[in-house]
Amino acid sequence: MAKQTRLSDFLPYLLSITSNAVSDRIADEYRARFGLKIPEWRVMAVLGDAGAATQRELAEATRMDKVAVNRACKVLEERALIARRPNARDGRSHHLELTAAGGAMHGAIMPIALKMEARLFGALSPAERKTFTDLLQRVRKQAATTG
Amino acid sequence: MAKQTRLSDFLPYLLSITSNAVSDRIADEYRARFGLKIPEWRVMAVLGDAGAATQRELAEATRMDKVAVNRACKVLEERALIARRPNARDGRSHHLELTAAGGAMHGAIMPIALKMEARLFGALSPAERKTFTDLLQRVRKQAATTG
DNA sequence: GCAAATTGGTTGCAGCAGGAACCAGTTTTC
DNA sequence: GAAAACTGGTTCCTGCTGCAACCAATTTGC
Repeated sequence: MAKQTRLSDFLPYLLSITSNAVSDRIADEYRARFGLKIPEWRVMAVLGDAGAATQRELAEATRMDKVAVNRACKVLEERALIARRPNARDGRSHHLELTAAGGAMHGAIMPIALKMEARLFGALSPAERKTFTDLLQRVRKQAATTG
Repeated sequence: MAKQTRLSDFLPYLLSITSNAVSDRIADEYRARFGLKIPEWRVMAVLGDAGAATQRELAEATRMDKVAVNRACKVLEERALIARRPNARDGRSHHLELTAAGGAMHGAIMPIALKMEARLFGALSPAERKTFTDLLQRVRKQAATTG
């Protein structure tokens, strides 16, 4: 068998450029429609789905750096899309949650996010999408544990 | 059917964090072993596989910004891993190619790159890897054309 | 064959991400 | 219950990325 040496045949490379292409599309859309960056959107998605959370919990749920979470929250708070409430259990942190305006925006975003996902992965059948998800998860797990 | 609203169920999100996990691993490895960053490695991979090329061609082959290519080439040239030769056909650009040292490093890198790929995607059977590649290519194409 | 448009390459600049240091509040240890 | 270790959050700083402006060489249009 011929040795595989072309850059375009390398899976990590293909994975990277595909992910970038998809992310760029989505970032454009969120910015144009809501003025949100990806980190901000992620925070809103989690708060909209799971309710109040601390920054620590948000960092875990979004797999973002705590600095990125902090910055996203600051922006969202300034836009009055989320609000901080004191955390009775721990004076260092706050509970963050969507405001009414934030909830409304979340409601407007989700259908668009789903539609965009459907469009970007429209080349795949439902079964293929499931396969794709499964493969990605396994690769991610492997990359996370392979030290 | 239940509406899918959890961040972790979004394919673009899963794609992004998987790609980042893989890229981070690889970046660590290349830096530790060869002092190369990903853009530099990509340039070397292309030159090692396809021979001499201009920066313009490298940008196309690696799908990187021309600025990124320029910087990578500058670093590689300073390390004497690649060399510039005048382009008789076009006075603006040069032909870039691996030096002897660059070729030697390329020879050392490729087996490691393949081994790392095998390790990172070791959770997938050969057939699944083929499927994965196919799905990624289709998604990339869709993302590139969906305006 | 000259002006205008284009292209390869370079530099400058701004935005974003992540690490390290740091502060304040909390938990652990003795 | 005080000292030490730890943790959530914030700020600071550095490095990477990508766009925009720019220069020089080339191609196009007349």
